[in-house]
Amino acid sequence: MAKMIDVARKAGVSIKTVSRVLNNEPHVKEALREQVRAAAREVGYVPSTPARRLRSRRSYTIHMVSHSHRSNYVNAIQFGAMQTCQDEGYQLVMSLMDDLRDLPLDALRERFGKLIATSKPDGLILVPPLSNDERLFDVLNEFEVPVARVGPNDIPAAQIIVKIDERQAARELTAHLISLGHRRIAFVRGKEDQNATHERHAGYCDALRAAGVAVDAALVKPGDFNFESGLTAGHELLAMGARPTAVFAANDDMAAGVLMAAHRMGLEIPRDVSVVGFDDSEIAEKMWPALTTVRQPLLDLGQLAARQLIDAATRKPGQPERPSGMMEYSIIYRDSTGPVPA
Amino acid sequence: MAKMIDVARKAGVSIKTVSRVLNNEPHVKEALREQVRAAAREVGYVPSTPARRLRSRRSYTIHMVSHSHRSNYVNAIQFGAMQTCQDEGYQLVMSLMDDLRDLPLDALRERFGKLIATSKPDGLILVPPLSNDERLFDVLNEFEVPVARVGPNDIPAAQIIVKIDERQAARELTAHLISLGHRRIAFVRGKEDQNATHERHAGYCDALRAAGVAVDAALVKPGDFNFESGLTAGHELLAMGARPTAVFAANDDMAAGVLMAAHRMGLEIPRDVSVVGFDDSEIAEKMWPALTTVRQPLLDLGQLAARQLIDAATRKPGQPERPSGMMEYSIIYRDSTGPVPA
DNA sequence: CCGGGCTATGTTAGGGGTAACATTCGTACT
DNA sequence: AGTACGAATGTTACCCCTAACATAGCCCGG
Repeated sequence: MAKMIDVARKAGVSIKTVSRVLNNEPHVKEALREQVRAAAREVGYVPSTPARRLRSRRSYTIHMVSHSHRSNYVNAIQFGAMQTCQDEGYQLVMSLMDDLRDLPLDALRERFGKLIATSKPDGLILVPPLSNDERLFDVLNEFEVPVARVGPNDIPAAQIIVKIDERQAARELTAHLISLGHRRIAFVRGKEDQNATHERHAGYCDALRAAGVAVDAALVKPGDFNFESGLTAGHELLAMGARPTAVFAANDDMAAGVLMAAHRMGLEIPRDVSVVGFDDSEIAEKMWPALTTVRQPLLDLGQLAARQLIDAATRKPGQPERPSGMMEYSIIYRDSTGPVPA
Repeated sequence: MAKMIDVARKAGVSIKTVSRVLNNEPHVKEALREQVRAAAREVGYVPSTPARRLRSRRSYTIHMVSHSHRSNYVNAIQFGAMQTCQDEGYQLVMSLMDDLRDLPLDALRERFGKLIATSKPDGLILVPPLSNDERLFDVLNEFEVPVARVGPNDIPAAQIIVKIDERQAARELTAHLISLGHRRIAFVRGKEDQNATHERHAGYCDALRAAGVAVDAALVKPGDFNFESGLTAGHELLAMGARPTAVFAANDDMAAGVLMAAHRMGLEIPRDVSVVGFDDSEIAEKMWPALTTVRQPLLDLGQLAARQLIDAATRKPGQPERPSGMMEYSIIYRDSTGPVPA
């Protein structure tokens, strides 16, 4: 395995000149540069990542920390981040962190401390539900690691946040139902500790109020973003005396549950009841009927998160920070929504 | 940031003793061990990954190489691998490799060469479709990297393969349909370059033959493992004059397509036609009706792949290699299958 | 023609571990 | 008692690269 000294000898220069050329540093004449590059090619030189990591005190690594609960949402973000990392010569390392809610503060500090001290990541990508854990904010600030948070987020002055305007999207989706004539619109909430739940619910309320419809607490059911909770909420809602004519589930998995409940009760969709979800996850178009939902540009969110972190790690003191990213969403109209039944 | 020398001084021992204790090497008395561990705790010592990587010439990383097409299948394997890596103090690094089919051999060699030379992974996990690319076998052999392949696989003498007996599973699932009285059973194939397609189809044929049913080529449709191809195949099959009474799609996504086609044509499932899939992916239980399918222990496959690689990297010359893993599958009976229509 | 400020290149000292080799110590055997 | 040997501990030489500092050459003004 060729090393720098071999390249240096081959090119007849010092080892530092090789370093300068390979890292695109200034102060080397172009002719010499080319000579060094040729020598490197000739001896088949590949820089040793561990050595440069050790010396430069950077890891060329972005860590994405996720909950072990698998979701299409997180998976898509991951792929976006992978693309950017690959392009920039960074590695994307995946880490698991579970049960953080129940952990005392110093245990939390220790777990992240260990992660950060061992791996020295150049950046951390946090996805929901981790990304909106306020306690994490203080803990991570201590470690001086650039952090990118994906998803809706109340954390004050967090360094980097990439998200869409979920409240606005929920408002628009609800307005769509209203425009179809629906007035009794139910809502299935997600996990209470995730901002997404509150943002989406707030958008739902906004739209109702704007249309002069009172928010009926009986039509709002709890949920936890999983299929089963959608199934339960669906059964409850659709068995009500004055049944809602439309159901807005705070994500697609729960919407699938509502659909399942409707099918089991012999209701036809969208003839008897309309259903919408949120996320446009993989399953949305595979359901029967295909689901009207909000598409989040998840790949782009992941890409942007990684890009921002790499920027932050690379930025010279002079350069200013890029503004955080608010991305565009779109509403995908499919077959699960229709006019209100007569 | 405390280093070994600090721990050594604190404990009043040499730096090498610290190393021995921390790496669980022999030749240190228990009392001293505890003393060193206490010192390490006290000064807040965390080993520097880059340094140990440099010196030990191991990276403590496993790279999982995947196609950029997202699937629940790959995602689940990844999570399994993450768990094992986390437990063993390894990092799981995700890499993308696309369009390998079309790449000439030396370009292939160069891409992997660069990946391996820069990152020196202790192991490589390959998932379908990469895991059954025969060209990759020779290329990777040159680099002397332990490779674990997940999924069905014809590669001769590959070091590590973890999979289930897909042929046997497909046979069993088909036999289930036969036991329900079905005789006109259709099959939707997957991508032709993946072994899974051939294994699953072979199992389907086995079961039919065992029951004395001739394999009818008209009932076998091409597909590519994606939803759309299932939709197309479903439409074609269910529009046939002598319509099949059951459809076996080579994976769940295509089964979802078949279900969608059936719904659109006004057929009721399983009353008019039974449908089965393969993989028990996330969506299987969320479809209407919930899908009968083969559950692959994907988390376990991922865990085992990582475990085998770590074993291989850690193994002293004496120890023998663990046998490759053939894991247990199970058939999940849900609501998409029923007795043959009268 | 000398000193000062450039740029282009070189030299050296680690960065924090681990493997190989060296040493000391305790014990058992002759 | 002397020796041999294995276990417990220590010393040192790298692993390969980059930051910091050092030097050499050049141009320019005074």
